[in-house]
Order: sequence, then structure tokens, then C-alpha cells
Amino acid sequence: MKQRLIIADPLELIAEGVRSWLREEKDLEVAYHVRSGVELVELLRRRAADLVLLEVSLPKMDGIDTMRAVHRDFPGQKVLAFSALSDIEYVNSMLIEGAHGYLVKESTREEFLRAVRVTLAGGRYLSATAQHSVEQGYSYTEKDPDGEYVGLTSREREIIRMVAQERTNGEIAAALFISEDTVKSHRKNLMTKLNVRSTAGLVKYALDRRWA
Amino acid sequence: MKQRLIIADPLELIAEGVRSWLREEKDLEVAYHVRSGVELVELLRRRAADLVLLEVSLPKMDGIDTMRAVHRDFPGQKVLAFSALSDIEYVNSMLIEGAHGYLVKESTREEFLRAVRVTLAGGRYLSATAQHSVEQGYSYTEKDPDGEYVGLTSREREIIRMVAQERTNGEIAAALFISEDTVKSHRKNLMTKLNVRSTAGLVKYALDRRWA
DNA sequence: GCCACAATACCCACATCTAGGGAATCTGGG
DNA sequence: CCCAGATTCCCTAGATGTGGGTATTGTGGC
Repeated sequence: MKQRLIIADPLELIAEGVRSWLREEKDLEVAYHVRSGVELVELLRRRAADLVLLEVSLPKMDGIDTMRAVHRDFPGQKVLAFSALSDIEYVNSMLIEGAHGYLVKESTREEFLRAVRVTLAGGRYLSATAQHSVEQGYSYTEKDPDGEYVGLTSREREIIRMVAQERTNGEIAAALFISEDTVKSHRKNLMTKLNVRSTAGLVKYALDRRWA
Repeated sequence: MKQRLIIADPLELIAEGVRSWLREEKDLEVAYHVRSGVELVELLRRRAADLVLLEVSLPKMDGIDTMRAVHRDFPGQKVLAFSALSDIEYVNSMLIEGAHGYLVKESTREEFLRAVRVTLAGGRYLSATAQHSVEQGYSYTEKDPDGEYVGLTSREREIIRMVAQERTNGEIAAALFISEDTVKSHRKNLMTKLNVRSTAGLVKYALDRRWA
């Protein structure tokens, strides 16, 4: 009779914490724990669950990509984003990709349970800091006034990852068999899309998503 | 009769997970949970514990600084570093500052319990990945052949934080009322000490420690 | 008092990145 | 087929960072 949750998070300890928080709840239980986005998609093919708790920072295929895949392949699946990060990029991206809410890991047990129940009931739960991020809006609203989500192409992600790995444009160009000018173009586009003004901003973006 | 642990970690969920892992252990319990290094030091002034589990990534005063403070003010205190990070810088730094072991958060309950008990018994526990990092040694061994720990001064940390915040040398200079040349000097020293060759490396270092 | 070191500042030379612009090719969807 | 977008490449020019130096001042420890 219990509502079944899937925890998608690289750490067993996090799953254990959630299990512990749910131990005395009669209506909720952790049915599965997966450690990556790939595992999650594979599991959903075989098993159903009422709610997925999805960490945004996952190795390789990050939470945003995973969210997109889940939303595409399992349109009705309820997903609550669950992360330590509350920056606008992640919150907005997850919501746009179909997450039903965004819960920060700093939350207490009470907030956690409320968020899970609200989401299961079909509502939208946002932690205060996530809500704040959404209200602030993208910091680069000037450059993108319609507020539309600006995604990165796979090539751009490839480039930004290598930038975060301390490689120069020349090295990236050599590794990808393209000209240095092309790499520069990609960096230019990346900086515009992400509204950062230096290498530091690109590195931060990539590292927050664990791409490097 | 139980051995008492203090969990120093920003997330309540982590503390809950540890409590859950210890629930059926007759000889271990979580006595306190603190969310920052400052809180930890304050608590230790008032209460004793057999072991501190110390996260390396803490806001403001990071785990390394906290470790140093604890080691200085409470020399006999047993501390087990407990983090998701296993890079050589953190592992070595924590051990040099006096940690009795280094446990990665990816560990299973079994490894966790083993690490805690080994440390309480006076032994040194290192997770496999941490052990690996130590064996690899600093990547900049050539530049620092005696393998001595290279710490950053407070001014250098101030600089590296601002670099990670996407500020240019000129902006940092203006903010700190020093010349741009001085900022360059600090960056130069930072890059040598940390053995990185670009802004990206500095940003990574700062972000891993949650300084930005 | 001396030594080590942090913090400050400057020199030169070179490497790399940033910021505009434009444009050709290819691919997938409507 | 046509269009939008991704990817590729080029140009100019200036800003910024990197990598060697050297040097002065102040502070704290021995």
C-alpha cells in the first residue's frame, strides 16, 4: 500500500538517510536506490515507482540530461529534483525538463516529507532557496529577454568540459581535430549562453555539473 | 557505554544516514551533529566525544582549517575525515593537519563501520581511493621534491576565491586596494604552489573547497 | 639582532583569451 | 525543398593572463 520512491544519487549514505527519514512513515518507502542516470532509466524500464528523487549532480549523464530522458521515455513519471545546488541554472533547467519540484538537500526531515507528499499529490514543491532562484530569474535576462531556456549542444559541452580540464584552445583544437578558431567560436557562444565573462565562469558551470 | 561520535557536515541528511547506519551497533552512537567548522570548535569546548567525522567541504572555514584548529586546541581528539572528495590535496592536507584517517562518502556501511572502529582503536584508516591518492603523491613532486605540504596564505586564499568569482586581476586589485601587479604575483605563487597552469586550475581548486 | 616569510610592487616578454564581425557546410524537421 | 540550427573557419584588435626576474617593507619567531 505504500507509495514507492526511487532514490537516484551516487551516495549510498544519502539513500540510507532518506530510508531512515521514512522509516516511521506508513505511506512511504524507498523501493530502489540507483547511483546514476543510466541506472535510473534502465530501472524504470523494468520497475514502476510513484516518485523519483533525482540528484542534479550525477557522474557522466547529469541530472538534467537524465530528467530529459525520463520525461521523454516515461512521460507520466513524477520526479522531484533533490540536490545541494540551488542555482537558477539547475532549478530552471530541471523544471523545464519536466521535474515536478526542486528540493534542496539542506532541508529538514519535515520539509523533505512535505515536499515528497506535495509532489505525490500532484503539486509542485520548491524549496525556499530554489524558489528564490526562480524569482530572480536568469541573470542574463538582458541578453535573452524571452527567458527561454538556453541549452548547450553536445559539442559545446565537449568544449566546456575540456576548458574545465585546464586545456588551452590549442590543445582542445588538436584533441578534437578542429581549428583553434572553431574552439574560440564555441567558447564565445558558451560565454554568451551562460552569461559568464571569463574562463572562471565556464569552469564553474562545468564543475557544478561534475563534467570535469 | 557507547562510544560517542560528532558528525561535522552541512547536511542533516548525512547525519541521519550515519545515525541509521549506527542504529543497531551496540558500541557506537551519534552524540552531536554540527553544520560547520566553527560550530564544531565551539562544541568541543563544551562537550567531549570519542571521534569526530569531519567533512572536508564546509562553508567558510573549510575542513582543513577546521582540522588544524581542532588539532591545535584539542590535541588528543580523534578525527576521521569524511568526504566525497578523494584528491591528493585534500587527503594529504587533512592527514598532515592531524586527521587519523580518510573515509570517502561513497563507502558502504561495512567500510564505514570498519573505518570508525579502526580509528577509535587508534589505527589509521584510508579508503582505497584515498590510499591511491597518497601513493600517487603530489602531482607536482618535481617542483617540490621534499613532498612538503604547501599551504596557502590567507591573502592567497582571498585572491583565489575572487578569481573563482570571475573577477579580473584589475577588479581584484581595486577591491583589495592593492596594485594589479601584486595580484599577478599572488596568482603566480598560487599556480606554482598548486601546480596548475591556468585560471581553470585555480577555479577548480577553489570550487572543490567551496570557497567561491 | 637575524632569519624566514608574507605582502607588496615593478620589469620585460610572450601566450592566451575576449569581442566584434562575417561566412560556408551540413543535417534534421516541417 | 527550405529553413533553423549546429559546426566549422576566418579576420581584426585589444584585453588579460602567464612566466621569468628582482626588490622593499613589516612581522613574528628564535
